[in-house]
Amino acid sequence: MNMKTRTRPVKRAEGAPSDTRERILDVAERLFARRGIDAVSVRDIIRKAGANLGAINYHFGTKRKLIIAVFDRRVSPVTKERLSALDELEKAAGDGALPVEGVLEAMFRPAVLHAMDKQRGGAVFGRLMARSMMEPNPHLESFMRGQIEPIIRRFDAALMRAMPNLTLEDVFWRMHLLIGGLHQSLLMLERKPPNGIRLRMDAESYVKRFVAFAAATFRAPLPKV
Amino acid sequence: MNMKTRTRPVKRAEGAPSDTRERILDVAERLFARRGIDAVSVRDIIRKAGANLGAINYHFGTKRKLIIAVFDRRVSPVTKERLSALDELEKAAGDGALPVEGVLEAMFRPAVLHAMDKQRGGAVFGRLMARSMMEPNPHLESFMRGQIEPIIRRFDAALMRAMPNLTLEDVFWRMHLLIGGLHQSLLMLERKPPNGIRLRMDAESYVKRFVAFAAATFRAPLPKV
DNA sequence: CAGAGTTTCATACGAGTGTATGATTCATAC
DNA sequence: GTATGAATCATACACTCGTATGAAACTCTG
Repeated sequence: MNMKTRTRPVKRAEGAPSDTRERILDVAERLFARRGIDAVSVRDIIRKAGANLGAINYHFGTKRKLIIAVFDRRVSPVTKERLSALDELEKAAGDGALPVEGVLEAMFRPAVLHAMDKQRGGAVFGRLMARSMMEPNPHLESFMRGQIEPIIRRFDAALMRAMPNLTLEDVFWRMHLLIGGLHQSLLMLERKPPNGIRLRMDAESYVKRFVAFAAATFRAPLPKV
Repeated sequence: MNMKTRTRPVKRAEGAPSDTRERILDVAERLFARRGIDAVSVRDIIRKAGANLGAINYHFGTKRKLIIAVFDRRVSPVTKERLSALDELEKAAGDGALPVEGVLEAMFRPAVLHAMDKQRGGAVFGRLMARSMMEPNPHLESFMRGQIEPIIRRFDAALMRAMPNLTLEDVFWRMHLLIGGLHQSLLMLERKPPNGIRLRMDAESYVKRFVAFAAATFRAPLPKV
């Protein structure tokens, strides 16, 4: 019943990429992104991963835990990068002013880079992120809340410091607009656009573009509620 | 096999609101919005609607058709209102300039009003819309594409006319950012916000606020790709 | 080589799924 | 009052679902 304590001796040496566990995570991630979590059965996953049904039970215990594992692998690094980028920015600023663009870049650069990096799941991650906020799965939702809430809290504070004329409600609202916009645009990147529109660009340009957009959003004077 | 031709004689008089069919649609909508489409079984629906399993087959034929019916009931009116609002605006403008705010209002006012109108499903519609764009269900996706694409096409054209300095790519990209932001913010309206943030406001204020935000988005000079 | 521990495998179970069917009830029209 | 068609109902079918289990196959340690 307990087991699975990661005391696995050596086996597969160190950075062996093709463990069954890892293959399952990769396949599950791709399928979740494409079809949505509920529409993917554990049997779909193990079939594409060339594994056995028992492998799910053995490596993850239950489907719910597998889901969390899939998301955790991608989201946690982004969360860490965001926080450490903000840490650095605040240290550099000292008691002086905090640059809006800097804060927004700390927020959005990690997500965009991960979403456009083929090595780390690439566009799949974009879809996954976009969906994760909307997914009805209660366990996943609470996991995502746990990830995003500290982020939102710290960045809201930073943005209020950067733009002292905005209220917390202002910042909170605009922040969520931006997050929604980011997800939608990431989602769009891999769909073929209509007409003859060409949107493909490198990650760095995309970051610059989105941050400029985000800054404009924050500087825009909106009617009071 | 064919039947179901809406030649039902009189019965239930005219505007009888409590037809089984309508009750099923209402319940299905609420459950879809709360738990997601795949997580809701037809048995869940008929149980809450106080109907029989056969009613689904009789009124809708299949679950897929029921899903489309649920979405169609809410989305089609919004689509129509958007197009007619733009029609009017263009007629009023004649050969003159097209006001950016006007176009954006034609785009977003119908959605916001429906999403904040308790009579028409209220917040449920907001969640439904937000999810519908992300839902993996292929049939629903193609239905939604059919609804949104003519809209996007016409509004892109109108916005290019309103802002001649923007390219089609510019307009297309910003439009999608706004749609994502709208959905995310509608989704947010019914979650309890953290801290002590109060976001509740009347629909009209929300429209004004969002349109102002959208206009700022379109006026913002972004780095070229 | 022997042995222990990790990992895979085939298979089973019960519950829940969408859909189909044929009988039954009901309201209306003649 | 009876015939007609719409609407509701109980029930059945063939699958698929997540999870569990116990035996087999591995891989390394000593």
